[in-house]
Amino acid sequence: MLINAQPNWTPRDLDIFLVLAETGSFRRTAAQVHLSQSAVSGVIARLEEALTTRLFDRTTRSVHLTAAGQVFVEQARLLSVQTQEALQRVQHITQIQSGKVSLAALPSLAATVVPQVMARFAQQYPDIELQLHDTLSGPAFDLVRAGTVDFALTAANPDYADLDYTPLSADGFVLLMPLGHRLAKSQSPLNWLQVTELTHISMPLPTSVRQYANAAFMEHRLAFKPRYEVEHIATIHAMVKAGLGVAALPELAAAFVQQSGVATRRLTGPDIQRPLGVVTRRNRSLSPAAQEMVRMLRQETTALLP
Amino acid sequence: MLINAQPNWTPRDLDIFLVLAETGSFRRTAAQVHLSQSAVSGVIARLEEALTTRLFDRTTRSVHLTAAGQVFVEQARLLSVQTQEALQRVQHITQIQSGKVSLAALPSLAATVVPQVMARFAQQYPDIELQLHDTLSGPAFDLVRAGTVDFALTAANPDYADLDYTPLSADGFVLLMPLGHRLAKSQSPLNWLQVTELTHISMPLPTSVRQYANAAFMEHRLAFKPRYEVEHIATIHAMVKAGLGVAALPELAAAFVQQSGVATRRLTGPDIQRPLGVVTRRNRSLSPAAQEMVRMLRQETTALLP
DNA sequence: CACACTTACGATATTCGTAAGGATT
DNA sequence: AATCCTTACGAATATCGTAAGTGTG
Repeated sequence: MLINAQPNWTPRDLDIFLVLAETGSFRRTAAQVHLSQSAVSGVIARLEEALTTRLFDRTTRSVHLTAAGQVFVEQARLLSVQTQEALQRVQHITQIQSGKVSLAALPSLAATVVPQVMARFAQQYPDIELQLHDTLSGPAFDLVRAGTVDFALTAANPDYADLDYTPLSADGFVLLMPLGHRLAKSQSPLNWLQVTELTHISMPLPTSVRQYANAAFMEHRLAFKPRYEVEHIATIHAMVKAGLGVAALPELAAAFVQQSGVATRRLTGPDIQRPLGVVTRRNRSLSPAAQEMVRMLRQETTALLP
Repeated sequence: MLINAQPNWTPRDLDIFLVLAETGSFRRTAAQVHLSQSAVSGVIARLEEALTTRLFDRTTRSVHLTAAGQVFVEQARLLSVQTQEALQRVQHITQIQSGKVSLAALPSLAATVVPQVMARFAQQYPDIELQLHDTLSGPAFDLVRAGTVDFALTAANPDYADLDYTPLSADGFVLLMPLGHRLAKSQSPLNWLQVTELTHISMPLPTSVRQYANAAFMEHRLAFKPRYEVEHIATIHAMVKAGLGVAALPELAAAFVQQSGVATRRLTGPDIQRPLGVVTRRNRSLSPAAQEMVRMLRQETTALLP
């Protein structure tokens, strides 16, 4: 492909050349680069061979650049700088000081924990670009496959051959109620059977929130038929607060709204647990920045749970 | 001085890395760069060691760049281009396609042969910068010592320990006369004795033209006392043409004015020869461009002489 | 089980340092 | 004679290719 015959010098050789150009002495150069005099002589000889030109006029008394040598000094300086730059850029990436993290997350997470974590991440690593895709599981997997996102935050192991799943945590469900609600008087866990007759607000059928709520009702051979169906957690919160009904939500999603004007109680019997995990491309490493983001997500989601 | 530890990869290693990044296959890369598969594996392993980072995620089935690898691809491309650029620049210099030639020349030459040669040189090597210093011998040597000029064109071997002298040619003297002059009727050589009583126009005492004319008169125990003393050959020409007198000039200097309105005859007895040579710094190579300029000067000065 | 990369290992080539040689001041 | 670079040569190191090992699909 590249017909260009590349030379076989190393950046170190160029450095030695530059030192010699400055000192004008093989002996001093040798001392400076911790080599024998003859080794320096050899390095220069090989450079001159590669360029098929003398780089220095040398007698025992003096070492001076030739015209070609002067040109090569400029070039070697550029190459030396460029080499250091290359090393730095790679270091930067591995030390999470530059780069980009993009992830997909379920609506219930994208509206709650994820922004929280992203804010913390952005504060700690201000030069990392962040991207969040708010999608359901299905499209999220495609984004991972296509490499559009580094990883996806999902509720279930997709178990595809080309994707890896790493569990992060799991959260149970809570019931969100208006402050004055009759069930809001106690703090103890509720049984799902106690809430089947209430007016429910939930999310659309394809969402995991709705799927897991359905499953809980199914345990009691009941169908879950929410009165209201809205797409955003924030809307649910507002509606509950306004007294339009109650909502069965995963603990993590609820944690970010429960502080204002609503009450929550744990739901058990059955103790539905929504698993939370990270989906990545199989056999592909996450960038260090993405790894750090996953670490933060694990930390945050487990910290908020009992 | 440079505390920077430079890596020990070669431009060739970077090329192999780039090929692997493109092909995504060690096997195909090996074929393309004419190496064994294991050698390619080794090259990449060494690069990764130098960067202390994995550059590729590899299974037996796939080879993909990591985030660090993607960054390094950009850097390696820049380095590859920069390396080729360095090679080219040095080639350019050695092939006289770029660079600069600066020289010092005696007034009598700087006004005659030298511009002629410079014009020819400039036509053949349009990208070479040219500089001409019009000075007497003394200052010319200093310009050579200081490296301000590549070489000086002088009339005598300075015989300094730090300067080299290379003879180019030598030119005899001719008498320049108005066309109707009584001595202009013949073409045969004149004897210096035949011109001692004429009205002479010459150059100032420190010039080589004047020194050599003085020497010729001295051979006959006579003092050379020109009636007019001017600094420029062109002025001498104009004055001779106007009939104000005659001028004893070196053949080369005369050659560039004799075509219009004046006659010339060779001067012998004694046959004064002004040597012409190139003065350079001892133990310093001339740039290829300067060498070429010297070659042209030798060619031109010898071609014009018998 | 077929294919692709990694690792092991012996052969070759390169690089290094010591020491002798040659040139300049 | 002293100083500095080059060359010679043996030792250490690095690189390459063959071939066996390992993991993936």
